[in-house]
Amino acid sequence: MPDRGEELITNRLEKLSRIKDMGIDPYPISFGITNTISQALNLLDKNKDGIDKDPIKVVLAGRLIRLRVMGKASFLDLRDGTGVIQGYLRKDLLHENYDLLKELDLWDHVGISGELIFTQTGEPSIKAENLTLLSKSLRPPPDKWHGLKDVELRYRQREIDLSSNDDVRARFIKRSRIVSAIRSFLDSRNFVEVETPVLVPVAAGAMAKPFITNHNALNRTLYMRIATELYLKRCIIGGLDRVYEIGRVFRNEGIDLSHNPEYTLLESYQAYTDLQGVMEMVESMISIVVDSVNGNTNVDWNDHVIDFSTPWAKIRLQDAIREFSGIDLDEFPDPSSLAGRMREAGIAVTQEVSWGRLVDKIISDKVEPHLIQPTFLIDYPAEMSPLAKRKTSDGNYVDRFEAFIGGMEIGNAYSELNDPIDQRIRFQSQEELRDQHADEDFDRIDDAFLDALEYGMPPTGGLGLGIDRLVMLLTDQKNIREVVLFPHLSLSQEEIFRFVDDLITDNRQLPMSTDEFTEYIYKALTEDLRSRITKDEIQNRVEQANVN
RNA sequence: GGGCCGUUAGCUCAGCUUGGCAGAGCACCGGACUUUUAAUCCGUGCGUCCAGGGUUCGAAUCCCUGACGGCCCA
Repeated sequence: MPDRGEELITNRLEKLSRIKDMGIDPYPISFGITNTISQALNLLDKNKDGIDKDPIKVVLAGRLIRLRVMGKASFLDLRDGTGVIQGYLRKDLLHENYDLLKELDLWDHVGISGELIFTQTGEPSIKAENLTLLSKSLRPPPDKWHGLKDVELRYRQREIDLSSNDDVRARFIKRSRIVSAIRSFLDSRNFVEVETPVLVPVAAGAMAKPFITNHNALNRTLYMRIATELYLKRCIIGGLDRVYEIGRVFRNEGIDLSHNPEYTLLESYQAYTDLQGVMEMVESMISIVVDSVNGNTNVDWNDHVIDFSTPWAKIRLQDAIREFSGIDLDEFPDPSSLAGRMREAGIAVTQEVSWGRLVDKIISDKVEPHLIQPTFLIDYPAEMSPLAKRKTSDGNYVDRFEAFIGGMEIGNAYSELNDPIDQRIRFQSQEELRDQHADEDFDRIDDAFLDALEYGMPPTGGLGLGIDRLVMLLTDQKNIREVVLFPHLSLSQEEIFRFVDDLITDNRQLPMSTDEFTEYIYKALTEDLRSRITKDEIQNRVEQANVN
């Protein structure tokens, strides 16, 4: 017996076949429209008062989202990427073309040619003279009023989410506008947009675990980039004085509300400037971007109003830590004393970790949550910042800021280290830290970069800016998955069952008892899959397969 | 890593406290309808109640384990 979902699809397939019998191509190659729906609505609106003006004839197309069929006159709502318009269809105008109506379903795409009119109730409409099927939809859409609510389905089948939830579609359009505004700002400052390798021999330029892959022809292990920093600096060394890249970076780490394993990072590098210059640029860029996509620089976010107008607050990191945690970093220069002081302050410190990681922990636990309004923390410890130039006043600290908004780290910038000898030392000390703290992530030595640096890099200000998080702030979202079109999720139970069922079907002719066969299937699964299904469940599916 | 919540028809959700034939709306199917707009009216059909195990005469409901997702904490 078919389930309900299959029956709904069958209904649509039967209509498809009747449509073909009528001699109609349900998936025609092309259809010429004269206007978008919003253009049509504007035309009609401008003509509102003109009583004796000529009729406006247009050809429109879109997805059928609502359908009100009556015996001899019907209404439907048509939506394209720009808006929704009502179609008014009369049998006495359409004749046999009207019969197509009963073979249509919600989410079919149709084209309508006709005259733009207001109905008796004042609804802007297109009075159809011709109705054309442009694409038959075979699967039932979600509830036309409530849309798709199930969060998991929304992420796994974003196309349904986009089509049935207007706010979701609007959010991703806004994301695109934000990225465009950033590009246009940087272009106006004479930056050159470049593209550097995603597959890299060394995953350097940040402290993160990389994804590992393999190039067959080169017979070589490659990594997915964790940052674009070192290649962009090589562009600076080569004389591209202002470069940026907006691209995906990949970090093989956990997923939470503000972390997706692949995310979009803007990195920019500008020769002959320093941290101060970058700070000015970031304030200016983000406030201009916010103003251009939002209309002003105040944004509602998570029960706060964030004011992006310049200038932003600037606080020394040590001062911020002292203010929010009561800890004075200068008094605790080594990991064990700092860890002890942190425990007093109620920060859970489990094992022996590096000093830099401890400072990072204080920031994320005690400082970050308070930084709702745009704030630069400046002057970071050198240990946490192997690519930044040391401060002339204190060599233990570097010329670096991190920008925080909405309690999240948004950006990270340095006066870039261009002393090749110091850079080599700083990379080596990262390697030493890695030896001492095996489970932590440190930066890696990139010899090609070090060689490049020895040719001479001008004084440079560099920036990394998390685009996804910026979009979260400007679209009032707390979950990064709401601003990433296709976020990563675990295998669903359905996918696991389907995989196991396929395995059973492929091997069912093997001469074994049910118990042996269950054991065989279990052993054939990867460790990853074994942890998600029990032997009982497998046996059940084996028995079911035997019955059928 | 810990805690809490959710998973029932294609979709949105009741039902679970107190175990006793599996429910509603939308969508679908049949009929009526020439200005409707979440169209309306009449009628029909639709289920692996997330999975596995247990308790029970009997489990969507109670117990245990697990998966996925959400939220909170570390």
